[in-house]
Amino acid sequence: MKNKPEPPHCESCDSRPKSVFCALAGNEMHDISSNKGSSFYERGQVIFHEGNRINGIYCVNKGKIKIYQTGSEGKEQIIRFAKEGDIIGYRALLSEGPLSASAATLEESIVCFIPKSFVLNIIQNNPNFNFKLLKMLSKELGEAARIITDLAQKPVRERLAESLLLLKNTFELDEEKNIQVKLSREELANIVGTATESVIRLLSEFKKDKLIDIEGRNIKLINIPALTREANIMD
Amino acid sequence: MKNKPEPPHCESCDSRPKSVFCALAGNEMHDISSNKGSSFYERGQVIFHEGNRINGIYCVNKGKIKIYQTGSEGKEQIIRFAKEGDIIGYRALLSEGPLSASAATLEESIVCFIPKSFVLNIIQNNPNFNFKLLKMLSKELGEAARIITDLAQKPVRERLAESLLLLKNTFELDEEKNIQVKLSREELANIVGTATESVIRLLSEFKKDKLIDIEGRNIKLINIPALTREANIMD
DNA sequence: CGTATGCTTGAGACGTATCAAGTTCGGTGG
DNA sequence: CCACCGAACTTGATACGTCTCAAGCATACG
Repeated sequence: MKNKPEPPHCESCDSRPKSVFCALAGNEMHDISSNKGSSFYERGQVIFHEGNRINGIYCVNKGKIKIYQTGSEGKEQIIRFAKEGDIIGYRALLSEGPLSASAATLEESIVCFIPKSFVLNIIQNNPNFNFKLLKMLSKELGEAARIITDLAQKPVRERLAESLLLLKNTFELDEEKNIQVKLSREELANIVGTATESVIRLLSEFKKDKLIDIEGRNIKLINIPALTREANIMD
Repeated sequence: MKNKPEPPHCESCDSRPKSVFCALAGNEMHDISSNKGSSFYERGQVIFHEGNRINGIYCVNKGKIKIYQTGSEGKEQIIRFAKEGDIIGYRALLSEGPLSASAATLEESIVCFIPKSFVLNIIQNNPNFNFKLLKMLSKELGEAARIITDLAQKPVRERLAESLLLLKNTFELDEEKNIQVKLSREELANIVGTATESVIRLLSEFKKDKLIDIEGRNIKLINIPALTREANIMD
């Protein structure tokens, strides 16, 4: 974690319009912009660690991040992802407890840190921001519930298909239908909740069935309707 | 769902001090009290159903409730519980989408309904209430993350032990250490995320090992430290 | 060029689901 | 109050999915 000489300004941040901070007033934004910190991370670096306490929230200026918990046997479970414009670490700040998850970068990233007092100040004075936060938490809670049901009831094959579609929705596809994030087989397994070997076997089955194409960590979704069927998603 | 002749008043509601509504001002509370509805439910009745839209939130005056989703094969997955003082249905209200889960009573219950406009009004005008909501959602989100990791990584045996402890924390034990909620074996299975038969087999193992005692739907936790060990809970 | 790390494949073991058949329990009506 | 019926519960046998372990292979890196 090296501090960049020039932290990005919130005023000119490309991510801001997409984030909860779009609700900020000019002076509020300026306030944050001049009081935040900013750090550069390489791929695989840990931003914060489960169990620790933090005094603020992080805002992703650039890059892709995984949020994960460590299970009792030391195995990593990826809970969700964050990308440009997303904030992370707010759960611990709001509940005033220790961090319930860790965060690490999936690629080179720039992440800003906003001290607690500024966040709380905005929460108390800007109902609009406040409401945006509530909405965001609600949305995540709904997603978490769906994940719980899937983990409890779906076989690994369906969960893997569903995870690929989740990655597509989160990180988009490029012109050639490649998922715009590079994950190791182990990381994929840690989303799906299975063993690395199972991911490998099922990925090559999907490839054989012409649902996807694989080149190293590059995954191309060539038949999304069929993949959706494979995922057994309800409506 | 029959409407009771005398809806309980918020002012004298036993549950209020325990709920998010403890943050309400006198006039706000009176406002809600005179505009809410109230219904009586017998055991097993559905309060609201996944996919529907509701225009308000429910507040549990008395009773015990399960919140559950239906998986793609029609199997029920219990996500969480609600009891006296808890509110339910707020996720859908805040995210302005359809309900992501259903709610049904586990015993005779009285549930109040507060129309959307009143809730939103308080959210916008009472920062204290607002912050309480944020805290509540954050707490739930943390719990959901833990459940996700457990479902993905722990064997059924550990999950069942953990679920029993969760029920203890949610509904308390009576003087004889009985869990204060009566669930069918199938409902237990739908918390743990397993088959009914597996729950039955494991419960009798726990009984044989003197961790619990069972009499029908009554479960007595006689050795909580050992049960905690069985659950393989980290710290 | 060698070494470490991630990836792949196969064989086997294990946990859990499923199916089938009883048994008990709880409620209803005679 | 008892007999009956259906639902919930229990137990056993079996099948299947997935994990684990082990070994070989590809790839990246110093």
